[in-house]
Amino acid sequence: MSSDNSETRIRILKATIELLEAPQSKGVRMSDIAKRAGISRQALYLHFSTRAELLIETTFYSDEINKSDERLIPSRTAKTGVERLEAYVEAWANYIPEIYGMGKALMAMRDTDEAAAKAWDQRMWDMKEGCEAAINALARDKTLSPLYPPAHATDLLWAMLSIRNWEQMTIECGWSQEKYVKTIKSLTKHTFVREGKTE
Amino acid sequence: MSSDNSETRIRILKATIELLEAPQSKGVRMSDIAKRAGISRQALYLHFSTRAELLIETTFYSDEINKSDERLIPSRTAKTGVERLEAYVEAWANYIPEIYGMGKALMAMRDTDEAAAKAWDQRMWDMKEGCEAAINALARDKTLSPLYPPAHATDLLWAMLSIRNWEQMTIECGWSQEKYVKTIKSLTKHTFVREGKTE
DNA sequence: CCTTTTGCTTGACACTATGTCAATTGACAT
DNA sequence: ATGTCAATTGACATAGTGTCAAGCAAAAGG
Repeated sequence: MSSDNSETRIRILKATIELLEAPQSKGVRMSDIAKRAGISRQALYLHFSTRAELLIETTFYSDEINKSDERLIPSRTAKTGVERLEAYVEAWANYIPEIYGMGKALMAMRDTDEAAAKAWDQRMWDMKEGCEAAINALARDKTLSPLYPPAHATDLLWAMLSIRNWEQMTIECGWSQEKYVKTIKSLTKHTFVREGKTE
Repeated sequence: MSSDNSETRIRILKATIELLEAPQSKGVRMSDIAKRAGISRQALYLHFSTRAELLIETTFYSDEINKSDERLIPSRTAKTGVERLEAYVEAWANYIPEIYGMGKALMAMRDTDEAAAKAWDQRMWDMKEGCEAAINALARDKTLSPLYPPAHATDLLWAMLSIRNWEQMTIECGWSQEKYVKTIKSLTKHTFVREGKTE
């Protein structure tokens, strides 16, 4: 399965990432990936049984390369709830650009491929747990805004941090990544941290 | 063009809306639409040259039925900036469920169909003008939060009101439409209206 | 009443992309 | 030499969009 680390398999995964990360990446086809990996289209199926599986495995491989778990350490070790929220938002915000291409490809398959949809949902669900932990840390410190109960705040934070919002602000509105990070940090702080407790 | 109001054309448009609005609507095909309209698949092409064109025309037809312009009157006639923002957010929030199906179908074609993407972008751009007007009304009244310059606030409001956020909160998080409206109204007010000027 | 036009039907086909299969090749190991 | 493994090639199935030509039936118009 995903423990098969043959030469070619890695080459395919790398080729997939490169194509998905290309800015103009519209509908990456199996034949495109094969060409880039330097093998025949059919040979892809010797390693991945469907396009969806290939994309899913690619997300795992990308996590491995990016050491994505390490990014969350500052958030988990934060002392106060406010620090935790800030660290989490920053870590996630800077992670998005690296998984955006794959996310888009997987989301585009939602309608046609159940497995792809599930795989992506799973990741987003994991991310939501991070949101929940940050909100709970605020609640524990009694610094959570009284406007929203924790579960509600979690949903809202999750939505604010969605990849699609990142896409809209950076790609459609032309914001720089810095501007995005700065704004989303400010917005989440002002929305979820009780007034007067911001610092 | 869109002024051809033949019997069959209308039947096709209605069939398309019905299929797109169905909750389980996964990838509506030309043959599905034809069947529902009671004509042959090929006959669709006598009225609409491509699937993208059909979907685009369907959005126009849907606007006509929903009298979507009228929805914005309360927002345009609001006296204060705060009222205008509130009226606009409410009008748009309640409009989303009616165009969600078509939006999803058009967005799914982004990668493969340039025309579909453009048509949808145009609508979203129009909607952004409403955001801009609301923010400008706040700025004029000096009730805009000093945290964001107007252009910046416009982008942010636009993102907050995006259909994808609505989708995430209602469909994925299970919020009721009421809860969504209430929350988004509260969020936008607290974000964009200068503190102390909320009422 | 006959002819033309209009709107639709039917069947066939091109194209693109995914996925499958069988036969084959070339390298490397025993 | 023989077998095994990874990949190749060409052919084919399937799904969906879009095109084309031939035909048909009913309305329109002389």
